[in-house]
Amino acid sequence: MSTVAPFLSHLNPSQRRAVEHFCGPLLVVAGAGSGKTRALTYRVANLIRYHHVDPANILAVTFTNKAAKEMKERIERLFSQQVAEDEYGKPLSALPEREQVQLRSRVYKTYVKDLWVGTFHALCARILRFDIDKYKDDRGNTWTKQFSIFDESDAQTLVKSIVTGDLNLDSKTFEPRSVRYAISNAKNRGLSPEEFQQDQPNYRGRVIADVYGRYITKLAENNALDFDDLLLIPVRLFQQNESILGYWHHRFRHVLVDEYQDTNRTQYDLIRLLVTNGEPARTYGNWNQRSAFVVGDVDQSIYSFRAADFTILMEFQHDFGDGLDDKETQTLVKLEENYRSTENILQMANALIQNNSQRIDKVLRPTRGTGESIICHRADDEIAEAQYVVGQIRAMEQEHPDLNWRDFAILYRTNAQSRAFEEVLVQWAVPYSVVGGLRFYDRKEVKDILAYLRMVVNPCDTVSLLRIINTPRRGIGKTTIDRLVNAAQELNLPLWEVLVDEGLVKTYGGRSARGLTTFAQQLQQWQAVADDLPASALVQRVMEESGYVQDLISQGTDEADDRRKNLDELRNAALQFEDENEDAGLLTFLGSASLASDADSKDDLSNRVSLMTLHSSKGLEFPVVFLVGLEQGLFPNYRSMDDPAALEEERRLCYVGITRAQEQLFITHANARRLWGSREPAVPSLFLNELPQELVLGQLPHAGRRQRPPAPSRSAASSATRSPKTRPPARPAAPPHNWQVGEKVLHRAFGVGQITHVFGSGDKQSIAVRFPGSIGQKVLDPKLAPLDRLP
DNA sequence: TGAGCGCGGGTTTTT
DNA sequence: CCCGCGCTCA
Repeated sequence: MSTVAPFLSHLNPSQRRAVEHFCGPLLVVAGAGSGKTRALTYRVANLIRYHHVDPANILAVTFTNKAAKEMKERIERLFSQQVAEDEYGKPLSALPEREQVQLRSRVYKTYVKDLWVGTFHALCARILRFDIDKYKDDRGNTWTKQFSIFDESDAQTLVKSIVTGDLNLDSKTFEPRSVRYAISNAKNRGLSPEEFQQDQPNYRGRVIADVYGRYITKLAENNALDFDDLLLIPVRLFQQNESILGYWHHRFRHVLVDEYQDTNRTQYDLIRLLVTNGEPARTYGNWNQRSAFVVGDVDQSIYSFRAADFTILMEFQHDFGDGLDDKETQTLVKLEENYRSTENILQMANALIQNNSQRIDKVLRPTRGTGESIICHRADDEIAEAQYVVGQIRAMEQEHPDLNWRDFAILYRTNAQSRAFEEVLVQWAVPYSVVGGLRFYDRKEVKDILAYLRMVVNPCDTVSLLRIINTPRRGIGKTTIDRLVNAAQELNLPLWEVLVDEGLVKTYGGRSARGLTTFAQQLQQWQAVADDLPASALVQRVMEESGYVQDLISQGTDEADDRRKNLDELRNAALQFEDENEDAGLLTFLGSASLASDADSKDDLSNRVSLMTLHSSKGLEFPVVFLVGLEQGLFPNYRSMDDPAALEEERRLCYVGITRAQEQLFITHANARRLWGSREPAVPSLFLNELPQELVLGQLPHAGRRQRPPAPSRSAASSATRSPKTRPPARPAAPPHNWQVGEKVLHRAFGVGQITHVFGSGDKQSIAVRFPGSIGQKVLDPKLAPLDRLP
């Protein structure tokens, strides 16, 4: 037991350094396909097995629920093999079936069950189920453990009710989506409504600040949290309550974070608080029996739109680490050997990413053969592109007996692009599955039933109540609902309290009073039994007793039939959840439903071609990858083209796509593309110019280098009035300047800002500048950005 | 109170 | 081109 665990022998020296790391901070810079998941998994196993760390003292943060599940499974497998060898002297597979099952279940209980592995959101939700009742925000709002988690559409519904209902404003000028986005941004920057308002010079900004304040109050009235709160509230709670922080700090002695390049400030704050018990990171020295182990790759940072900030990773060495340079440091390991892709694919990836200025110096070193050339294909339009891709897939599948449908992936920039591919795949009867798009839990019928369940757990959840009060129809119309809502407002009660008060219902309910009372009684019955029934049983009862299923049956359409099947799926999901989780109450089931993504529910077992966005493809690999739609304005997306930092993110996205491929990579683009019905000419992506021709079979296009994309134009009129835009005259070469942190600069678009970071040097230099208000931090290339120095 | 129709807007990526 | 919302009419 105290010998080095044999599984360490499968590792290369760098991986081994990472895996054997015990106490203190460590940054693992892990290139694509370098075995970082393996390093994480093995390290957890090594901590438990070799260093005798209690699994309950380990916290591992993953980027998706699926990754969390996989990590737990891998750890279980690893231990099962070990234990089989230790106790029986033979591999697990050599044991009788029954003993295998017993052994695995024992391993699960001993080593895996008490580990905390999950996404930031899932872990925070779990912490809050313990401690949220001890939290009070600065306006005195409180929540209970039964809180609902509002997804993006719930949050927008709330925003909309504030804009159109409370403030009586036009929901077109104040689109719920963009208002919600602004609020989310403010939250992610840690601004209260008051602080946010100070930054807002104009009417619109002040209105948004007003909505923001009301939004917080309404969330609290609903006993609900949005995705941002899930992260923010633990941070604030830890800051205001030493003993709670102390508990979790003590509990999680070993903190591991995957995809560290995609953490945002709040997530960083959370990690720092947990690791240092609130002390500053730089001076923290008490690493006895404690570690912070983060893994990431700046080149794969693709979530800045969600406030992710890869400078957090770049600062790790100064922050937690010893800050020494790469040769001497003890707090940095680089994994550069790539085990996934052929050399040609890696060379292509390396060549592309070298065009970025903000990086940690790193290459992908091949360990496999040269492989096939990359194939570049130009199609006439998006239909021809799809036909080409599907044709290739069919041909390859026929020719190579070892290639299955599941070995192919089609990766695109935007979800909308899937359509053409789906049509052609259907035409040729090729099985496929689209990852992303509409989540299972976002289907109307599923959301409806979940709303019932949320009301059972958390009766203050008025957003859910309003969703189901007349679904299925029970004769409760808009006027009635308005009267009830007004009554609730005047009495300063949750809507639910009005509904269960028979006197009030008689006063305000009018002709619908009867329906209302029955509805309220039904909910109360479920509430009474909720604690004694498993989630699946409650799903079943609600589906039937609410009349929802009956309503679908009486509709008798194919669509209603589909919906009914989806509800059966929902019950199955609850059953499966009960199987997989110890504490599978209704509360935790609802939590997992709110935080599930579409990718989580996909089974890898089915043999299908995968279609997904580049974002969804992160962390996956496929023998054959089709990277499609490489056109200016589409990829890189037109919204990124004016901002050098955003363009670099698009390039990283392309890099992620390329590095998904193991054996063969296809890159396609079209001459023209249908956009909302009209056919628009397309220009090849500038990324195509950055790829080395010698690796490519077929001619890389040369156009596009200096062209702006055709801006997506809604009408002929707008495209006619669009001035033939020429590029701004090249700026005269500015004298080289040694930028300093703290310097003030004037940007033509963003105004005055202050430099917060300087990256790289000489030609490859870039700077991070913080601008006031909603602009926030921008990373700029001083050679390109319209910048002037200010004294 | 509910059904049907017409208009207008949307496509960047997601926990 | 497709979907959702809001308006109008029965």
